[in-house]
Amino acid sequence: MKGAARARRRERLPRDERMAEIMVAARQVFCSKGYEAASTAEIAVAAGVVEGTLYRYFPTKRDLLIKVVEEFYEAILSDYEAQLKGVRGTWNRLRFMIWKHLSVMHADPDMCRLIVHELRPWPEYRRSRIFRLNQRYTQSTLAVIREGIAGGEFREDVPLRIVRDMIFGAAEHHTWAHLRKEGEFSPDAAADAITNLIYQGLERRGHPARSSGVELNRLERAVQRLEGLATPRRRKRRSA
Amino acid sequence: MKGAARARRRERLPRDERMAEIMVAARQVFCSKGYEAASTAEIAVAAGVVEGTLYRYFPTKRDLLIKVVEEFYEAILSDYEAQLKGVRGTWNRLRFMIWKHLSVMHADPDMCRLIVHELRPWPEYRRSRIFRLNQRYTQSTLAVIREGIAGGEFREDVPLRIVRDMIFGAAEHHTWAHLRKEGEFSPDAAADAITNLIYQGLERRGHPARSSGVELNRLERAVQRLEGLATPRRRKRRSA
DNA sequence: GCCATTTAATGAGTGCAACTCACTTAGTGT
DNA sequence: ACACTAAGTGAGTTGCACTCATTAAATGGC
Repeated sequence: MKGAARARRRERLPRDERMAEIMVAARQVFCSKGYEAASTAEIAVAAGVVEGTLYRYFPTKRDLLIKVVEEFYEAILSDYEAQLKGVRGTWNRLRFMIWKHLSVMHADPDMCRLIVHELRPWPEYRRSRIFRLNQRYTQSTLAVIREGIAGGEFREDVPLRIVRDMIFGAAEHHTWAHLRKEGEFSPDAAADAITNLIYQGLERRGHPARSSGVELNRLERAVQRLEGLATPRRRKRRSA
Repeated sequence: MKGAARARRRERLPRDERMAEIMVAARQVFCSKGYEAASTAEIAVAAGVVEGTLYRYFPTKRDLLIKVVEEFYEAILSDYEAQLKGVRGTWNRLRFMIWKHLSVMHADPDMCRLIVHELRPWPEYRRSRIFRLNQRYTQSTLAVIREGIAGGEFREDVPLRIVRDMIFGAAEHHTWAHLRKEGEFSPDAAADAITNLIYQGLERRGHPARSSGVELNRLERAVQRLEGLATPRRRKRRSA
């Protein structure tokens, strides 16, 4: 009894390392085939272990996906709040958040598809860490709107929940085709359009002086011209 | 050999009738348990047939769901366009469409959940009838926006696709908890809020004179930011 | 009314994929 | 060297979507 059958490596790793290896393999397979089409057998092979081993670390295939997504999500959000602190002004802050959100979806459509189309509809979603992380995330959007209200830029009767739903709903619908690899979109252009629509939608109307006019028009055009010039590629921060 | 085992009814129906009966039963089961948890065995029992019979009418379980949803969707949309014709004015027409959409989700959360959370993420969705029905549906929303532009109520540079994504995205996010039976919402209140936000967001701004300080301020800042980004470095791409 | 033909309906399979568990053996501390 | 711990195994089991050879209810020609 030997030959090919006996060729298995059988090297043993500490719990954390093996777990990490499985998660890397699982992410790979989930991303390339989607949740349903990814079989535990395939993930096991990719991880260099046998199927039963997966179940020593993750109670179910679903839990495995959840863990993989949690890891991804935490990495995304880790520096998010810090970055937001560096942006001033309601419009800019709003725009940054929307842009950031769209950019993640643009950069990692596979993982985002897993979150949005596979994991989120599950019943256990609301009990998962991802749900809570996401709440914190959308909360900061509302905080920006509240600042806008407090500062007098926005109306006082803004329906906060609806605004949040609009921003994230718009982002989701807009990126939908891209997540399925059936289309493209520009995070920059979309962020501008969404931000402007929301901003104008919330703006306090007929204040002291009436809005707009020649001056505004001129600036709006300048913005548009510059927006076109600013290549999406370049994101370097200008040193003070 | 007889008794209970021989008690089967075995009555034969014409194709259409049997198909209809199966679809009624399937809808019932799908709605109450969700797609995954609904087993073909259970649907068969509910329809008063044996499992194999299902497969004489529907090639797969997925196809069965698709047919069930198509039937529902067509019923919903059948009189929709006619009703819309009876509403006058951009704001009213917009409001009617959003309200109608939300009302359907409110009235039939189970079916809507099947569409939004289960069926739509599937790869075959874009080839299904539902996709095309949905397109026609969202098209009519855009038509209303275009009327608004043509009539001078809305700005000319409205990003149509984004507006559509915002309306339907907002509706979807807003109804999300309700579809999962984890929350409630008011179609009327939500329709008002969304319509107003969109309407104000698209509105053509004051022709009159002076600009508001806030708006100017925002634009001035945007211009400054963009001036920084648009460095002289980049010229148009050289044609090959 | 009787048989031939058609086809609705059956139900005992098949195959595949998630998940289990009694066992094996690589590492470790003494 | 030796016992002990726990990582890893792989041959199951289970459950479900789906198949197919067979049965028999309706239909129609004579």
